[in-house]
Amino acid sequence: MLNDDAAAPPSTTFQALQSDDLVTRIADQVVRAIGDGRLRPGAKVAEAKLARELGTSRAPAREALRLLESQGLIVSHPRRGFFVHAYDADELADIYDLREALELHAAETAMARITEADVARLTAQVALLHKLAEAGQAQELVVEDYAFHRMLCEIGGNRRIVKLFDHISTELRAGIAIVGRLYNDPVTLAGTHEPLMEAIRDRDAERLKTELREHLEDARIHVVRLYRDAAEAPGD
Amino acid sequence: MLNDDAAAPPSTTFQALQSDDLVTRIADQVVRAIGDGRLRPGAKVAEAKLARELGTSRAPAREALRLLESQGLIVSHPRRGFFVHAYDADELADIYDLREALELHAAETAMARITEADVARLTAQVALLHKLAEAGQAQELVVEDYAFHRMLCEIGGNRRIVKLFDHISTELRAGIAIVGRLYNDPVTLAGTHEPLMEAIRDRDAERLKTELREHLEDARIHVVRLYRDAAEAPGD
DNA sequence: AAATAGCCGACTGTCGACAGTTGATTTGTC
DNA sequence: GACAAATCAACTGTCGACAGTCGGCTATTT
Repeated sequence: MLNDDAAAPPSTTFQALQSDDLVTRIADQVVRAIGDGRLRPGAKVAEAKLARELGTSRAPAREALRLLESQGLIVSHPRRGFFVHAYDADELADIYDLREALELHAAETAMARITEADVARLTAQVALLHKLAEAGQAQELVVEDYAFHRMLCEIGGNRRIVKLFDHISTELRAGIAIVGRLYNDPVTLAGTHEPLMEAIRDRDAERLKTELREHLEDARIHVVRLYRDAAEAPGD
Repeated sequence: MLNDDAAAPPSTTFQALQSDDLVTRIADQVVRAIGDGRLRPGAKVAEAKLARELGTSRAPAREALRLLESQGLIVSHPRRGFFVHAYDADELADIYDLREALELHAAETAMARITEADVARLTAQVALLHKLAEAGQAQELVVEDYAFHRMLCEIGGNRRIVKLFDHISTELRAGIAIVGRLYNDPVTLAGTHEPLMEAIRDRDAERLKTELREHLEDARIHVVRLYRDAAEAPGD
């Protein structure tokens, strides 16, 4: 029963790449367009036009937009259509504040459950951050930075919080993508994780929370300022 | 059964509710069906069947189900369809844990911003809780209980947290609806809000957090236990 | 009778079509 | 020339249809 003919599901080692899910592919396209600035905040995304350009029918296009709406990247007005969510500085600040609440809680729980293996994984991740920072890979650095914080949430053990963290990351990343390059100094960013690791190695929940608070506060201020600047810059 | 009759948009003064949004109405129907047990956890909700029974086409039915999916009440498996999310005790515990993180954070912020008017509103709300408890209106009591906690989040001032609180409430309420009557003793439940109010009147963030933690912990344990019991009871 | 292979109904993913809206453009009036 | 009414193209909400897929049922085999 293993040898099928033509339509054989490849037991390959290859990359499956294109999920065969149309909706996901369309959503990815939109996300990318938002990320690289082809779709600016507030821009209309007409499902009809989107479908036409991608060569699909409106049904999956609409569904993809609804998916992105549930993720916060798109907003819709009934009978009016879909638009790229235009985050303002206040909203980003709110999101960071939420993230702080989540992460501090997860971190506290994590300190009571963390294993040696976990510490090793986190340490390795921070090493990766340094490597990327020195290589000047800002984009990847941001991704792996989120991955580090996600690990911390995972160790906390609350799956719902991890899911929410992913959700928030998506939004923040989208918001940040609009601004462009995030950190002028990647090396500094990577470095800010060291105090966190020290507290983690000591299983010191209070210290970790304090450091984390500061770490996130910095990030928040930085992003919000970048956002405000970006909002003022373009003439339009 | 959903479409009353021909086109006539009733200029009537009656039966408000029915937003003219088809998707919302369908979603409400499903939520109600879940709430009153017609749709049990894990049950399949076929979009085709749903549409047929409600006299609509599949498009809005599908969209309604996706909406509920984004709210967590429904889960979908590709090419397989939609199912009522069957929360297990662990998941409910996770959600409560998340709620605790949110609410404690919001409460702390709130204590630094709260006004006299806010205190008055909260006080009035607790009075309402007592009234409902004594009247034996368990259903309404639960609703207004959430409203109280929501107010607290609102005072905290982070809109994103309020939104998330709403999201979570929906899920918890759905989970609880499955279990049926929640509290054997409504009067006790109402009473548990007094210590919170005392701390709030004193603007004592630390005390409020401590009380809140206990308050939520109680609720969590209670719900999880009810859920476990419910899971064992039915022979199926 | 149990297990397997094939069949069938029902459902999902996707499509194109139609009617009612919306925002923008054009026309008409002062 | 400026403002209001009529017009128009494009889009959204909804619909029914078709093809491929899934799970359950029947029939066949051992």
